[in-house]
Amino acid sequence: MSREKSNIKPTEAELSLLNILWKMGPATVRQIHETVSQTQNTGYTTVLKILQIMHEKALVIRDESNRAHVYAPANSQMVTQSSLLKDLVLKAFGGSTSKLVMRALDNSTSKEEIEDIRQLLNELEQQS
Amino acid sequence: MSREKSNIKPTEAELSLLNILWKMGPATVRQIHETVSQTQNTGYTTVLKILQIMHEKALVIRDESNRAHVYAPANSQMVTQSSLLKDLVLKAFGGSTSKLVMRALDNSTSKEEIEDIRQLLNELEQQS
DNA sequence: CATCAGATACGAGTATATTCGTATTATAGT
DNA sequence: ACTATAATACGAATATACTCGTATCTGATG
Repeated sequence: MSREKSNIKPTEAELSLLNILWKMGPATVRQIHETVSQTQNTGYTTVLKILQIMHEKALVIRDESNRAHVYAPANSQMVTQSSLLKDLVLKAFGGSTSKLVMRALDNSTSKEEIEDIRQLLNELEQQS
Repeated sequence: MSREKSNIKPTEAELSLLNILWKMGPATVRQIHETVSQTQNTGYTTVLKILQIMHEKALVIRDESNRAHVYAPANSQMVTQSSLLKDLVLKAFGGSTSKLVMRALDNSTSKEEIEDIRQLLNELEQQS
């Protein structure tokens, strides 16, 4: 079983571009660069290069039918978030999701957030 | 405010050594390497070098009074876990801890884990 | 005090990530 | 078709992570 799909963990720079794509939807390098430029100081060709590398890694797909290629995430935000979480659970929490969750809640969580989570717990419990 | 304490994110190799130190307590390079060797194939000097770098980064402290230096984590496991979580929340969950928690719970959580977490929620709610 | 085992220090090679300048290619308007 | 514009492709420079071989140092023992 070689690596068919992109189970690859995106790097930090790659993840920041994915975040933009999930928010904007499919976009050209120019559009992505414009958005990036609002918060960072990154050259156009840098963004291009990272997208090309992401394409090699199958982290994004691209439509080459127009001259300006249109990039889109290969995986949903949900899938990627789950994958990153799984990785952190393994490497920093001994494989225990609940330990991670409890540590996350320890820190700083508002009352509304607590209610949201309680709600989710109820739903989860009914399912299983 | 320069970086006094080690708010530095440990790399993957560094984190794996920290995990060993949290479990074993303070240890020499030899002891650490023996433990590492049980699961990985890593040279002695590689472990040594990583520990030296971690010392430069202030991720570990070391007692040099004996010939074989004794290494110990600079930060508790709890603090490090929180720091890693905070980082992931920022980079992959738009700063929302509850989104992270809910995604983590989505995936795979047993009934006992759900109960543990509900318990914690109750305690948190009483505090605030 | 010479030697040897075992420890640290150092430096270099490899790999990956990030950055951007320059070259090349393609398209639209004249 | 020519040219200006704007896109991609490519290659190189820099930074960090990881790995390990070799050199150096230290201290215990004969």
